[in-house]
Amino acid sequence: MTGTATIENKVFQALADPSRRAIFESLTRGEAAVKDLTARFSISQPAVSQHLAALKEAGLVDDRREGRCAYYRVRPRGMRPLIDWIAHYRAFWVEHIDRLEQLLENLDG
Amino acid sequence: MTGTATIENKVFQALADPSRRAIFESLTRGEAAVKDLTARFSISQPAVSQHLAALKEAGLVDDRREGRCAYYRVRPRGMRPLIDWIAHYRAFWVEHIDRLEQLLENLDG
DNA sequence: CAATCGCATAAGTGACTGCTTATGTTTCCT
DNA sequence: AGGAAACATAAGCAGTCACTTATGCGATTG
Repeated sequence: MTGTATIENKVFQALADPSRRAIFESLTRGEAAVKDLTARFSISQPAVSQHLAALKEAGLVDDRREGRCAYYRVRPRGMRPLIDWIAHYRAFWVEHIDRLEQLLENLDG
Repeated sequence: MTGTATIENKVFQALADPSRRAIFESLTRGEAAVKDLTARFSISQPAVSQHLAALKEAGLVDDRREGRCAYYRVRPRGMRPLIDWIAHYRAFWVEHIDRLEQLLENLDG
């Protein structure tokens, strides 16, 4: 029951690792090259690349090649599966679901 | 960099497993005993108990003993670390952060 | 009291994960 | 062209994870 590969599952699985969340958080402060991220964290460059690959496959991140540098940036739409999952359990915050839905409607960008 | 045991980390890690999310989703439809959950899913009773223990340690679930039955229910406040984490990256939805914060304020229950 | 039920914990196992050190490829610099 | 820089991929390894079966304990039933 563990091998399901939905996009939702990939998002949750990608964000489950603290290093990956730290990298993602770092990217929210602006686009960055792999080299920069490698310098910020105390893990090897291949480890960073692997984390970025996982984030990308989850749709949370996009990359852009420029010369010999690979720049990664957050992909806001990639958060939708996570937010949709939260919003799905409206039974627990029904009074506020209208505001939440407005938020979700305008989140695309 | 993997051993951090923050509550945020536990929440993400707890929700990373599809079986655990399925159990959690099942609990959103109402309180249930371990026996009921074991009947709904095709995994053993110990597996269900272990998943519930993980959800409980993450604060996502509460339990209640009544006789020889253990009833589990969703703990809405447990979602806060997840929602707070999302809200933390306001740079990507700054225009709507006010509504989001109102939502978070009233979420406790 | 004896047997069963409901649940948690223990112990073991196969699969997966996150990390490392190579290694290869493309791009830039001199 | 030669060498270094930036990145991705490969291969290997230790730790973790989710699951199983086995067992123990308290509560219920007969």
